[in-house]
Amino acid sequence: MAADGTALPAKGRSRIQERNRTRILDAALDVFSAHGFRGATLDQIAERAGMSKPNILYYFDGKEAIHVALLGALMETWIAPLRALGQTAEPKAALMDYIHAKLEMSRTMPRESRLFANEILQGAPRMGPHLESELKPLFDEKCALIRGWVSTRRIAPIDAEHFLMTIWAVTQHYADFEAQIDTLVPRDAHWARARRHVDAVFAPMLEPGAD
Amino acid sequence: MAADGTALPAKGRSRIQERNRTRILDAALDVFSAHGFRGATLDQIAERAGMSKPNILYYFDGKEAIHVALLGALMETWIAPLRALGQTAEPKAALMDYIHAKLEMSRTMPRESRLFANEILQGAPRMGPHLESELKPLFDEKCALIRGWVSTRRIAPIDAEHFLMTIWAVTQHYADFEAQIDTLVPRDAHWARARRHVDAVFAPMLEPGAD
DNA sequence: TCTGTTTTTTACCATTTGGTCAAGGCACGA
DNA sequence: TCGTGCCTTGACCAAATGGTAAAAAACAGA
Repeated sequence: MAADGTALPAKGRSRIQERNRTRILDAALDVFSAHGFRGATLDQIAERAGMSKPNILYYFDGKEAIHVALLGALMETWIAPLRALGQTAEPKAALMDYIHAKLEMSRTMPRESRLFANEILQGAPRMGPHLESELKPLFDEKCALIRGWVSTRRIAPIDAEHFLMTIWAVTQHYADFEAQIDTLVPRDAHWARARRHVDAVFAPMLEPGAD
Repeated sequence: MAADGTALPAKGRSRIQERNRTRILDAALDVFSAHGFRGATLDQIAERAGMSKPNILYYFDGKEAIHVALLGALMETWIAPLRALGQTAEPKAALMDYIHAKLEMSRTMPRESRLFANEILQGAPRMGPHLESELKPLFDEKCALIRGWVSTRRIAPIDAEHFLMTIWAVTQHYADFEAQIDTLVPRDAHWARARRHVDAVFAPMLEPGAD
């Protein structure tokens, strides 16, 4: 067995293997994000993927392997905006770009957001290593970057760590708590309002005036 | 069977009944908040409560009834701060008090926060009615209150609905994503930092200067 | 077409889990 | 002391669920 959660050797995957693995992972994203790990069943995933359960177990070593593979595959996508933070624009614009990118991800990738939210909520039992090895260094690096901007007075004095977490909280909330939002606020122009709102929240925070 | 999720008549509960129901609900809060509804088992709840599984089913009609009873019992506690919003202080102080109360709840009641987060994340299958009948009217009322403050220039112009949701997002994030926070930021003085941070985030937003 | 390999399915299995039942304690008033 | 009614439990059950085995089917190369 290979190390990436597949029952097949990773080398030289055929067209059909690639296609079926993708279909399984997409179906699994549907089911895991909607019901959490324990709440999801292989039968649900199989049905969503249009395959039989044993066939799914032909491509993956088991339920847990699918979940781990999914988290691993999506981790990079998920943290890509943070990785890009500060690569191009000047500080204030860079942070606003990051915030917009995160909000856009909540809009276009709510399943991914909920997948990670479920995992973290329940203590990150299968993602602890990923967090430690991939997110932590990146997080520390960007916090240092932000602290640099603060110390050179390019942005207002903010707590870098908590500021980043606040960005996550606000933007991901739109995906993770969608069920609640749907019952509380009207759907029309929802995302345009959200966008204006986060601008109104974060942009003034960054102005180096109230130092 | 009674309507509140108990297998016993609600009238005239004995001392021991009250005590055991409380013990069961507390154990259930532990387990449901940590694993979600599907992830929790009656055996886990029974062990945590120090009772046998059939005994638990003597007090409640089933797993789902426990969950519903729990949500119902905690709903009022959970929305109490919102209910109190604007009852005493002037607008800006009232909102800051609310924010502080919510942050304090994340610190002292993380289990409750995660219980609700789990439920909402998975589409609020068992809480839809509660949301609609209890939270929605209160939410609308407080939004109107905030809009009034905005229109009379007592606070800065903000989107009332999204502002409240942002408060929830930021404060509850500290409880719901604790596992992630623990791996990313140092634990010492954590809550003091969080408190200073939310002050720095929200207080400037309310100053009616940038109109 | 023949042959070996990959893919898919049918039939099954073992465990977990929500829930039931009938019998056994246990407190308390008569 | 004896019932009587509330409380508790051991034994059990049926369904759901993760997973397996082996054979059938599809496919690729010669």
